[in-house]
Amino acid sequence: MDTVTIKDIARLAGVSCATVSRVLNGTLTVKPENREKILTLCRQYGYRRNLLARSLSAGKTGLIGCILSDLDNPLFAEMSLALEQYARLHDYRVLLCHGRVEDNNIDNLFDFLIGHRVDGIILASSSRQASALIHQYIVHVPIVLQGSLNIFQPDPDISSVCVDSLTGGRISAEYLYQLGHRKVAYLGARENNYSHVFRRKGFIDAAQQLGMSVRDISNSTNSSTTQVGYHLARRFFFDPYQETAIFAACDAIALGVMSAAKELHISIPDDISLMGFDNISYAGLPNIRLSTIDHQAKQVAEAAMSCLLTQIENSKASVQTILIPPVLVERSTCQRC
Amino acid sequence: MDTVTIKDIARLAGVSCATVSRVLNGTLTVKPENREKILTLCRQYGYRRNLLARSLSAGKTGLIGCILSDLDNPLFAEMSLALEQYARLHDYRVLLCHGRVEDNNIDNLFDFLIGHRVDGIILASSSRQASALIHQYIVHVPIVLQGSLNIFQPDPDISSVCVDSLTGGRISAEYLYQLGHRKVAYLGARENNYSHVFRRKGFIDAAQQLGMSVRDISNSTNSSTTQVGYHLARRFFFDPYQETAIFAACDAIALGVMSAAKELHISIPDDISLMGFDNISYAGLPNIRLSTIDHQAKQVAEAAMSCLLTQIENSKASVQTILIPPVLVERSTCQRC
DNA sequence: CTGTTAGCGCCTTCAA
DNA sequence: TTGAAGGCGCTAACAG
Repeated sequence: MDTVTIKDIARLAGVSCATVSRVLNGTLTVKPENREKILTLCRQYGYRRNLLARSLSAGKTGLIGCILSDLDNPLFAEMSLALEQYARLHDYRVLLCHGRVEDNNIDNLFDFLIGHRVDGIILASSSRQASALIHQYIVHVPIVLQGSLNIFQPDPDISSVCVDSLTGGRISAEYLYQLGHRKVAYLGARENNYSHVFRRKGFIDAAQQLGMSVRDISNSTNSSTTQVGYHLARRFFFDPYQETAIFAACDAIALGVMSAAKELHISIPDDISLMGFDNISYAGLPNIRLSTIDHQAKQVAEAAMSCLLTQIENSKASVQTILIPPVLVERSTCQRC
Repeated sequence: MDTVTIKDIARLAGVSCATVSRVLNGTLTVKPENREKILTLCRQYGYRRNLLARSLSAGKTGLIGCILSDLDNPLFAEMSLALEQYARLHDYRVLLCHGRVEDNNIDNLFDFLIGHRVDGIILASSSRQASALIHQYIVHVPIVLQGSLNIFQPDPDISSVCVDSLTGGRISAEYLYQLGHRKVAYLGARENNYSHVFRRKGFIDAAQQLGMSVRDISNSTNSSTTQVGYHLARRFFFDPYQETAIFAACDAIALGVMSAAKELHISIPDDISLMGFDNISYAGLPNIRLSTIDHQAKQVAEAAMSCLLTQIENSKASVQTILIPPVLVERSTCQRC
């Protein structure tokens, strides 16, 4: 492919590269006549700056690497959109990457991003391993965690932004209590996932305070898919149970619960109520109408990006831990009992 | 942030940059002793190659730009995953970008990608404007369209990969015919979208051949969301209708139809049957169970990427037009009538 | 097996 | 207002 460089344009215009560079960068000290000539030439020859060379020389790329674990989860799709839009507003571009902290090739991804000299990285994860990973790379590039750290043992070196899981759990407990539920189950927490763990803690603490009993059914796999929810729920429904409501660790899990219930002719909410967490777009679909807790994905993403950008632009900006309050979404899967 | 370069390593190891470069690139002609020393030093100092410099010097980046219009559509999420995995298998990395052909800042995106010297671009779109856009940029970088061109007036310069919409439409018509439907509606085609238009054509041609009547309800907005489907369906249901089945231009539209039907107490499939197109993950959800035509997203994505990579590696590779056969997915929204 | 040199395309002093 | 020169970090060709 033809590749016209700044040198070509300079030659064509009868000036030096420096002058071309000046008009490209909007430096005003160029004779208008030359400026026009150069601009025309650029258009005419389809010249476009080599951003690699530019970044190399400038020492910055204007690129933010965003690592998301599951683009097929609508929650992450929503987040990626918000991250991108916010970044563009501030003249950064986003490099969207699939990748989960537990992958054994996650190092490749960081190497790629750092190798490309991204100006910063957003890591969307609530895995327990996230903080170790961040420590490993934060000496090379600013990183903000979009997800939960261990809030009871805060890490003084890592900035993070997350929905407030503790509060979310409490809201859910209070809502179910108020509907008359006294025996409930928390289904699907992965021990490795701080968000799950804190949602559960918030839920259980509040429940016990209100005098509700909570049965804890955790998820020993390493993913939170509808499939997993389905299997956990089947096992739950298989034995006799007295719980009148289930709080699922996330909406995907809740969808699996619905699936299992339907198969076993258990009606939701007539036979048992169900709450999710996240408010993914699936949840609002006709015939689903899952009651849930909104993750505030857009706000979380914007806060995370904003936090990262200040770190980039002011390297001694202080470490922050931001919690965004979640919001109850009442739909049709919870009933008075 | 500390940035250790090849020069630092060279100095530390007491060799020249060339030697360091050699071990980094696996050139074997380096004294094992030096190789070890260098490798250790690299690890020790957390050295990582500057990929900008490398690409600049090499004249290639190993990057593929992928432009998708809707990452929140599960279909595109699926495609993006497949694109990425296939590319990685062949030692390329993917730059995932949101962007639709109709956006007035789509040029920015191409400029960004070309400026970063991606080795190729996949444009996922079926818009009528796509081919003009591609013509504008294909002089700078190989581009493959993942989506439909005007198949009746093939463009000799553009390679494209797409699910076979004509066949998909026909399959749908035959399926509905075989279930006894004789009056059907095609709902939601956007005139600007070749996929929609050809799905419709395949559907209508086959239907007429079978002696079915088809009512065409097109979508005059510029997006195919559940919202839009909802509104189109409300209008459809508002007046008396004799159709016993609806074929929606895509699953998202179909979901909107379900939503409207539910609201109006019209039962699907008891009162009217419904078919979608795409088989997005929503479609298989419990309580949705939409009958549809599978888009073969993974195959399409892999074929598109494969086609692009051959163009990149062999600049005189011939232009290709690949059609992937779609597959009927029977679920619960179509009934014998 | 290794060092020197030149160059990838751009930007930024420094002089003029 | 402009040009020359040097450098960003890496690779490749050519000597040795």
